[in-house]
Amino acid sequence: MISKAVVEANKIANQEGLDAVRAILEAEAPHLLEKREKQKKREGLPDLPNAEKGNVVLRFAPNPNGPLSFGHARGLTINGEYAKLYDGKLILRFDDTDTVVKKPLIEAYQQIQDEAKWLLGFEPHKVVLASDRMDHYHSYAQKMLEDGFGYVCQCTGDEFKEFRVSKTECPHRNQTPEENLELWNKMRDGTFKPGDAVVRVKTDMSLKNPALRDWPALRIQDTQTNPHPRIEVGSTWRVWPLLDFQSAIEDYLQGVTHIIRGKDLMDSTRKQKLLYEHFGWTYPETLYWGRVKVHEWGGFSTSQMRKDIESGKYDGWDDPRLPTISALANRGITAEALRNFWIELGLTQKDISVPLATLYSHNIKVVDDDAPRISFVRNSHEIKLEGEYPNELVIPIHPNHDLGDRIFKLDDGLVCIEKEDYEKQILRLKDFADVEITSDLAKITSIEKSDSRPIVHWLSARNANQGLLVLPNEDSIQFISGMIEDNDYPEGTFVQIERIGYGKMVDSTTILFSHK
RNA sequence: GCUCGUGUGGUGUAGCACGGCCCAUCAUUACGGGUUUUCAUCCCGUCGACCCGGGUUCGAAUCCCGGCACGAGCACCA
Repeated sequence: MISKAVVEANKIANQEGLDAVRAILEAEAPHLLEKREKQKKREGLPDLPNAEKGNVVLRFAPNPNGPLSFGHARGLTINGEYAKLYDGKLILRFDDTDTVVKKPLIEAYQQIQDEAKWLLGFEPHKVVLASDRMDHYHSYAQKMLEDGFGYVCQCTGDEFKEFRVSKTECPHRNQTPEENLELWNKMRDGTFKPGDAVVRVKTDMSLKNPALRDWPALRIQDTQTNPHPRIEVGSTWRVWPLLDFQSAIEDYLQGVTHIIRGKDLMDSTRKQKLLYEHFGWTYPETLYWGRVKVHEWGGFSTSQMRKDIESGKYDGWDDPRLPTISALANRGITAEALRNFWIELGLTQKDISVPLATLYSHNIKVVDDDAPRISFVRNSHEIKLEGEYPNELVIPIHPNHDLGDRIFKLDDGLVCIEKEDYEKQILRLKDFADVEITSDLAKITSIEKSDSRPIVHWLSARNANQGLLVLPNEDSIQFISGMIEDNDYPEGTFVQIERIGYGKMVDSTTILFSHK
């Protein structure tokens, strides 16, 4: 019955188009058309769930143990973009609560703020330093002990691990609030040393997910030998919150409405939700992204980069071989390209691996219209012109946009071309003349383009200087010498190197190669 | 081991909550062509995918079940 009707409907659709079917339906059963139109192609980022325009608070929370890296740019871009989309607020929060394993780098606080502004195109609406907020974390920890949903645990890590695996409660779990408060004071006054005790959140030791069982919220750090690098904090505190606790409390205090983070933090969400239940708070909406690898890059960790910079393997955080924001910016990748790149990847929870070519193509779109053309002759070979030709040439700086002219002086008749082109012998010097080369003489056979011989870039010797093209590779940096066109581009100008690619002027004779 | 998550062309991504104009979108890469006095830009075209196996249904990328693969968490790191 149904199949018959469907077959018939499909037949009508095929013969007369879908509108015919729609018309029939409208006449006979209009309610069937109520069904929502299928979602069409989506532009940009998906809608934020439960988001009210003007009432959205987001945060980006890096550890300032180094400047921002490529991956951080995702967090900044996505959170920042949503803040813009919803007229919301973006908080930049420094999660600087580890003074031992991931010690903050004092310069990073300012650098990260500068980089954030550069990337976002606006300044975060608020900056919060976790290390300034210690009294809040302590008072909530104390409340947790007073209200009996936290306890001071004196198990060693290994001991507790056994309890966690066997789903049994540890002996400290049933201490009274008074006992816990007493132990808490011993943590704070220095009676206990690092490792002697931690504060745990009481969840349930029989929870299916082992990661959630009575998770640790605060621990002791020896801030005498490892003071916090901010002098105003220094050795003031012994008891420091762990990320899950600190972040949970701070999100509550700041009124964060949406958390967008990596999916490696999914269990953090679950832990924090349990804590929020204890406090009677409502947890923010949470979204996740998956892991991103870049084909061309291996694994870089902030701490490893830091070591390699200190040992001299890299010149600094902006060494062009490094996957940091400053290195990318240094190589001429624009903030807009970086943002577009991350927005295109969107918010999927898939673990992906992307080629840098994708980022470069975004960059070209942003940059090509304004990139002056410049000639760089690798493996330069000098030849002498023979025949009739003008004294100088006026060539536009950009072929499609008016960026002014460059002038090639030809009075001495000496020009440089690449060795590789020299060997082709029959050439057209771009914007100039057809030549035939025998030994080191280039005979001009025509000023007008006369055939389809190869067109090559070249320089008049009078307008050329000894130059360097710097090519960062994975591990090394390659220096290609050659002749570079006379120019007065300021340092940092992004140029298109004719027939070679794009790069950035380091000084008037050095170009840092960016990408093809 | 336990727990959680993810599988759409070479690489990303849309579509999946509510099955049907989906023989599957867009971008990128590669290749080919056009414009261009750059191997650039721009334009056009071609190749190319629903993890596997069952099930439900007239109809499954979309729903259900079972595999498989990959990733992450189980830190006194963030």
